[in-house]
Amino acid sequence: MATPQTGAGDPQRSLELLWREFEPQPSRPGPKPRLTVDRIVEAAIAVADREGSCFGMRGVSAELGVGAMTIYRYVPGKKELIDLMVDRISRFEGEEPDLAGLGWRERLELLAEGSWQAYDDHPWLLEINQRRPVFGPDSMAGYDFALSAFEGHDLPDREMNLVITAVMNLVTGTARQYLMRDSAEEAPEANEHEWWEVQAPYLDRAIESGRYRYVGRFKDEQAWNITAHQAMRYVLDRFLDGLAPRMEAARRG
Amino acid sequence: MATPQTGAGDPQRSLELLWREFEPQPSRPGPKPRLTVDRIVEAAIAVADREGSCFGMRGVSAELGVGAMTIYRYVPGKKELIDLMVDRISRFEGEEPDLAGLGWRERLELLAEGSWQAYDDHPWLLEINQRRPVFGPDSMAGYDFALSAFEGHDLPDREMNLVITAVMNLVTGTARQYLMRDSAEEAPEANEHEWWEVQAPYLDRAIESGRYRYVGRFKDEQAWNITAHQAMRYVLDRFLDGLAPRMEAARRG
DNA sequence: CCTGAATCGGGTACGTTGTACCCAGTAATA
DNA sequence: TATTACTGGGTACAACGTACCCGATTCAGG
Repeated sequence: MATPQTGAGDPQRSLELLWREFEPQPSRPGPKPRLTVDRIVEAAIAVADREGSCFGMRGVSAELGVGAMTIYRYVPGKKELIDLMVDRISRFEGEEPDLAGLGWRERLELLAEGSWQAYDDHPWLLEINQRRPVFGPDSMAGYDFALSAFEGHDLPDREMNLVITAVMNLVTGTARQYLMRDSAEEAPEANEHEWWEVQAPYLDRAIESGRYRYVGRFKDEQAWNITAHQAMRYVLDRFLDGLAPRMEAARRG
Repeated sequence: MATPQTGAGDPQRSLELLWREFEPQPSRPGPKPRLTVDRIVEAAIAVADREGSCFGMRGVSAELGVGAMTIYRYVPGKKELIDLMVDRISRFEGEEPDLAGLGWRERLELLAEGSWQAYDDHPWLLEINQRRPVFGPDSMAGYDFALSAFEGHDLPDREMNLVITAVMNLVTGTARQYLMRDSAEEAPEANEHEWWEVQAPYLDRAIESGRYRYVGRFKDEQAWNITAHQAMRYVLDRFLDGLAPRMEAARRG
C-alpha cells in the first residue's frame, strides 16, 4: 500500500546522484563505505521486481545484508532512490544494434517496443507516480535516440516533442491498463478468468435491465480476446498512420 | 505515501456495493444507520480532491464528523471505497446533450474530453493504480456511450474494443504525464518553472559533454511550450486521423 | 607509533497508515 | 419490559519511512 512518487523528493539531491561523477573521492578519514549507490539501486530494482511497487526500504537493506538504516548513508530517501531506479531501468542494455537503415516509423516503433519491454520486465514502474520528469543519463540517452527518428525531416521542434511524448504516453497508458494486472503481490484476487466470472452476473443483469443500449450487442466471443501487446500496437499503429502524412510533408528534399 | 489500488479489494464486495439496490431494508432491531454508502463516497471524493490520492480513512471519517472506524460499518475497506469513488466520478453530470448530429469522430472526441475533464477535476484519479477494470453503473454508462460512436459502421466487435480502450488509455497516459504535477500535496518542490531551473545546469552539462547527438539542437524556445491539453489533443488527433480510413471502409450502406 | 577527527553501520524509536477488535449505547421485536 | 441485533467510538497493532544516537573504524597530523 505504499505510493512511491518520482520527482517528489529533493530534486537537487536526486540530480546530484543521477549525474554523479565517478571521480575517486579524496582520501578521507573513517571506514571505507561498504556499499555503493549503484549496488543499492540494483538491489532495490531486484526487490521491486520480486515484491512489486510496495517494496520497502527494509527489504532493500535486507537484500544487501545490511542494517535497515544503512542505505540512508548513500541515498537521502525513498523518493530519490526511486528516481535513480527509474533512470537505471531506461538504460539500454546490450550493444547498439544497426540503426542505420531504419526510417522514422521503425525508430518510433523501436522506441515504443523498448518502453513496453521495460514495463513488461518491471511492472512496478507502472505503479509509481512520476511527478516531474527527472532526466538522468540513461533516460536522456533514450530521449536522444527518439530524436534520431526525425533526422532528414523538417518537423518543427515543438512537434517533435509532441510526437515523442505521444508515443511514450500511449505506451504507458496501455501498459497501465493491461500489464499491471499481473503484479503478483498480495494477489488473493485470483486470475483474469475468475475475475470476469465474478463480474459477469452483475454485467449480465445490467444488460438485461435495458438501461444500456449498445453493450450486450456483442456477439463475437473473440471481442474481448485482446492481449496487452495487441492493444498497444493498435494505438501505436493508428497514431503512426495519422502521423505519416505529416512526416511525408516534412521530408527534407 | 499511500498507494491506493482499484480492483485489489474483495471484488465481490465491491461489486455488491456498486450495483447495490436501494430496496428499503426490512425493519430490523438496533439503531438506524447514521450514514449511507453514498454519503461516504461523496465525502471521500471531497477529501481526495482536497488532499490528493494519499487521503486517509481517518480524513474521510473526520469529514463526516464520525469516529475513525465508523465508516467500516458501511464499506469493507479502502480498496473497495476507491472502487466506488472511481465509478462515481465517471458518472455523467448534467442532462444528456443532443448527440443526434454527431459523427463517430466527434463522439470519440467527446469521450476523450470527458475523460480528460474527470482527470482535471480529480487529479488523484491518476495516482490510483487500477488493477482490474471494475465496472459499475456509471462507468458502464460511459462505455455504452463510447459504443454509440460506431453506429452505422460495421467495424468488428474486437476492433471497437480496441478503439475505445485506445482512446481511454491515450488520455490517461497523457494526463498522468502532465496533470499529476499540479497535485498540491506535500509540494515543497516548487513550481514547474523552478523545477526546470534546477534541472537545467545538469542538462546543459550533459549536452556539452557531447555524449548526446540530437538533444541540444533545439533552438526554438517554444519547443517546450506545450500545455497538457495540447499534448492530449495531438495524440488523439493523430490517432483519429489514422483511424479515419478504417472507419470509412466500415461504413454501412 | 600515537592521537584526534571524521565517517560508517546498526539499533532504537516516533509518527502515520489501514484496520482488527471490544464495548457501550440504541431501537425494534416478543 | 426483556431480548436481541446492530450501531458508533475508542484502543491497539503491524508495517511503513526515517530521525536520531552511539560504538566502531580508519584516515591525517604529530
